[in-house]
Amino acid sequence: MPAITLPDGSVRRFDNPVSGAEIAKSIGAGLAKAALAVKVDGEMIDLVRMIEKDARIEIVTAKSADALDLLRHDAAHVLAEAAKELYGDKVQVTFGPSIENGFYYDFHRDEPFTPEDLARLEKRMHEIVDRDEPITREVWNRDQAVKYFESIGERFKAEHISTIPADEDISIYSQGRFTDLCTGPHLPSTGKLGHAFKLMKLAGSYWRGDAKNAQLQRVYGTAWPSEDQLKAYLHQLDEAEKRDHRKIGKEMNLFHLQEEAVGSVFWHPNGWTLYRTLEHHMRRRLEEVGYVEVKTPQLLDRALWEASGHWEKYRPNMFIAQTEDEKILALKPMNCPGQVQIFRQGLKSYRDLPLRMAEFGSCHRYEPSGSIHGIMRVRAFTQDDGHIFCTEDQITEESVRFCAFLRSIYKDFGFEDVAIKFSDRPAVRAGTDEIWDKAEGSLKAAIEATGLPYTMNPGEGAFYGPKLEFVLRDAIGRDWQCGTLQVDFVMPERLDASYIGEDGQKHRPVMLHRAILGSFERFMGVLIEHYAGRFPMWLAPVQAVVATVTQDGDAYAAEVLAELRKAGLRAEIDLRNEKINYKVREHSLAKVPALLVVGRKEAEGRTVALRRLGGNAQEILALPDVVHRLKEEAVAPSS
RNA sequence: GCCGAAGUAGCUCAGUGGUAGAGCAACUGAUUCGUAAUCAGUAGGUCGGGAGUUCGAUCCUCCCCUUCGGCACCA
Repeated sequence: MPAITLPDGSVRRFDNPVSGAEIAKSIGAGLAKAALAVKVDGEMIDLVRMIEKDARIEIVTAKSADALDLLRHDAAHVLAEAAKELYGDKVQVTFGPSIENGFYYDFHRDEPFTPEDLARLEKRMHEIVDRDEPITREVWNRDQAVKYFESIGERFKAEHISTIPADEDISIYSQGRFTDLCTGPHLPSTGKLGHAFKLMKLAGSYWRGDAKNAQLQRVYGTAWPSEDQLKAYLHQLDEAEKRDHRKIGKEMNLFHLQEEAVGSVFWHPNGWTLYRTLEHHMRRRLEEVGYVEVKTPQLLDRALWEASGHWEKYRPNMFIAQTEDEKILALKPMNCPGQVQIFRQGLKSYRDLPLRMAEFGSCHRYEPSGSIHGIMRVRAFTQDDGHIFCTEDQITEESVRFCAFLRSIYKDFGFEDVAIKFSDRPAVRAGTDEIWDKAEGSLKAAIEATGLPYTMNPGEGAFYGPKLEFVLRDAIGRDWQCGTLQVDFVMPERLDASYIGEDGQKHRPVMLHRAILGSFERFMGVLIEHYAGRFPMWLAPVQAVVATVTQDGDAYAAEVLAELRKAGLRAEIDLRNEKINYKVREHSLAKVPALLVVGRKEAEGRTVALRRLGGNAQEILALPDVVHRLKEEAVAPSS
């Protein structure tokens, strides 16, 4: 005799176990029709499943936030059904979950899917939705299920059943002629999916996400409750594509990449100006919070990497240089062993701690070819690296200070929304369990002390210590992992770093590895996409262009340029024999924040017609006022 | 690294088993013009690299390189 509590707090009593569908019907015919699933004490289940005990329930409709997952998961199933109908035994199904913005399905098939297959699959999916096939659920006996899936040649499904915990039901869903192992829940029928979906692309993947396993073919799709939402999403994709840093990098002449230096960036004057501005800003901010800057060697003897543990774990990903004397050197993939060498020079006292050592460290890593992406993932990059050598007692305070500093830097670029992930010990690691207990414990205490929310990211720590990962959200809602803070008891031990304590004895310092931007290359890519190339004045490679209407203005324009440059602004002049329309268009496309138009009128009145990027209004200002205003705006943010 | 797709002028792209085309950019000339493309002319390519099939390959086949979309990896 379940008592069902509805979201408004009212309670309905039923004489017998009752299904979500029945409850919805008892509330109203409209709701019964709109119902997609039911949430029972927070867990979403199928409408037809019986609720036997007292529960707090919620009917899920297309309007519910949870409906999206349901919809997309069903879209994946409809895709699988379509694939089985079209290709029969030639294709085997595996998994097809709902993901952010859509879904995918991993198939095994000897022949590759083609773009034409994608069109055929999508067409068949629409037909399946129109058929409005009921989706039913059964619980099967485990052995029977294995036999069934083996008999129809679905060996991945059969294999999967053996990994399902013994106390879990083997639930089987059917729609039309398609029967599948799945935990559910699902919509009541395929018609409820609607037609607001689209297959997007083909890709490769691996069975169970492991590169050692069979290669699968993944079909990606997107699905939404309404056509309008689908359209809006596709539009958003277009917008994101326009921001692609590779495209903007080319358009704005910031950098280029070429075959002879795969994974290394050729910075052009504009891009390098931006880079230096960023570096200068970081250097200034680091000084404010008490860092000293160092520079460590590019090439270091193999022995040092063996001592640090990198050689054992990362040898295949390091660039090696060999010389006539047969010494083997490695291009540094990290800066920490080098910085420890600086720490080790001379005796350090507890009075020297915490020692905050920063380095814009150029590193090389032989990244897998398939992972390289624009300037975001490269083989030669510069970290805004730093290591804080401190005592165990100082870990918390230094971590809290670092988190505040990091957030303040992100704010300089308009990133206010920062998520934090806590990554603990990985399976393969250096150091004893006691050391890891201590390291994780102190990092946890530190993050708790900041009061900032964080989520756990189990097993993803560095081999020498646990870490916090800082993920920022850009202007169009995309997440980028950039900063990191790692607690390391291992490296000081391995590389024999020590200080003299108050007691006159030698002690091991703790190292906090930390980065804010991550790498300059990647962060510049993020900035380009975040700002869509329309950098704020303080970052813009060219801050202002003086453009003349006719030659009458040339002499005065030169004066304006000189004033701007005297004020420290990065300004250019455009005296070409072109129409002002042409110049406006060109400098707008080049995303120059300020365009100063001067013609006869301005020359006579010693004024400037200021046009800001993104607007089409002009403002006539006296020359000193324009210079003053732009100069103010070009000041880098400070804490 | 794995699966799939692509590579043609500086850029964006079209095209064909008979040694290539457009627009923009560049260059030359004309135009001196008031806020997102003035007009005309000229020049520009070993069609990613190598091998093969063919009388003949940019096109067909194979190998390699690079890029793109994912996967895997990311100290």
